[in-house]
Amino acid sequence: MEDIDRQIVVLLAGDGRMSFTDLARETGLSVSAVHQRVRRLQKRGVIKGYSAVLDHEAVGLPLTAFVSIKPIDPAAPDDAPEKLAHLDEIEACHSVAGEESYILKVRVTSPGALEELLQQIRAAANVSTRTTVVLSTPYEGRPPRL
Amino acid sequence: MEDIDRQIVVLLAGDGRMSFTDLARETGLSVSAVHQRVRRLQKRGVIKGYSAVLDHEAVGLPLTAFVSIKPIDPAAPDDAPEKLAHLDEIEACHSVAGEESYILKVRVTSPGALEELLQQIRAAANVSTRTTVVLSTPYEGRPPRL
DNA sequence: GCTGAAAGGCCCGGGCA
DNA sequence: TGCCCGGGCCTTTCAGC
Repeated sequence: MEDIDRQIVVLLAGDGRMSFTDLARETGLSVSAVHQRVRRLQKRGVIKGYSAVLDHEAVGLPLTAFVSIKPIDPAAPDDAPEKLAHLDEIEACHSVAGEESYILKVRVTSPGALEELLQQIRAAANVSTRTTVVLSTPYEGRPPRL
Repeated sequence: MEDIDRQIVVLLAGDGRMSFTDLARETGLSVSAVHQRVRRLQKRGVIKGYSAVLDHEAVGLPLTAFVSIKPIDPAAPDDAPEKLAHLDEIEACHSVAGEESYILKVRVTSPGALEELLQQIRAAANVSTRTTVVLSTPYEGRPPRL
């Protein structure tokens, strides 16, 4: 991937609804050339999709937390991601190096809902949990530099 | 915010480029009614923006890590987010409860780049760091349920 | 707040350099 | 590849209810 593709990717990471016309102006290419490149980037999977960026407080999910999980039985097969996928409060699941096996990012309506969610996580995946509550988020989802 | 707004928000969180025509079909409203609602949701800040979802491996940032930071001098004013904002490798910064003060999510090209970034973080914000490397990401950025 | 229509702009093919 | 062009769809606005 070379320079103009990088530029397109960064622009769309910053504004996912930027029009092809604006993209063309920014890159110095014609509209159809940009169009072609974006299609290729999507087809190759470099751009996996588009998403609205939400204000989680405004949509009623003001409490964010990171939940690190560790299997109770280290010998059991590790399919925690599948077993937890049905819980919509889990926004992301990362397999990590270190003492714990996964870090989950969760969003809930209230401390009570967090408590309930943690119980569901422990029961569904047979894990212990360690939770870090987010107090505020100075920034999030910044576009990369490339 | 009521039911149809919620529905629109979830749909756009799942596909940020969904057309107003499709949105209208899904919600059962007319195109202009949907358009009006989306504009209002944006104006109110419920929808903060739109973003392309990238394959970070494909764009050349295959290494993700969580970096927890703690001030060296607990008495010093805590302006770590501002002092770190210039580092583009930092995708997100969360202030958290617990032993550490912030959790950063970073994306870099290589272990070497991570090492260098950690030095920059420690130097820029006068903090100690604890790093958890991400091995794989089963899922990320899932839309909420609402 | 919703509807419907109308104008303008944008998307997105095909064809050619 | 990148550019030009044309048809069709989408966006956006504006009365009218």
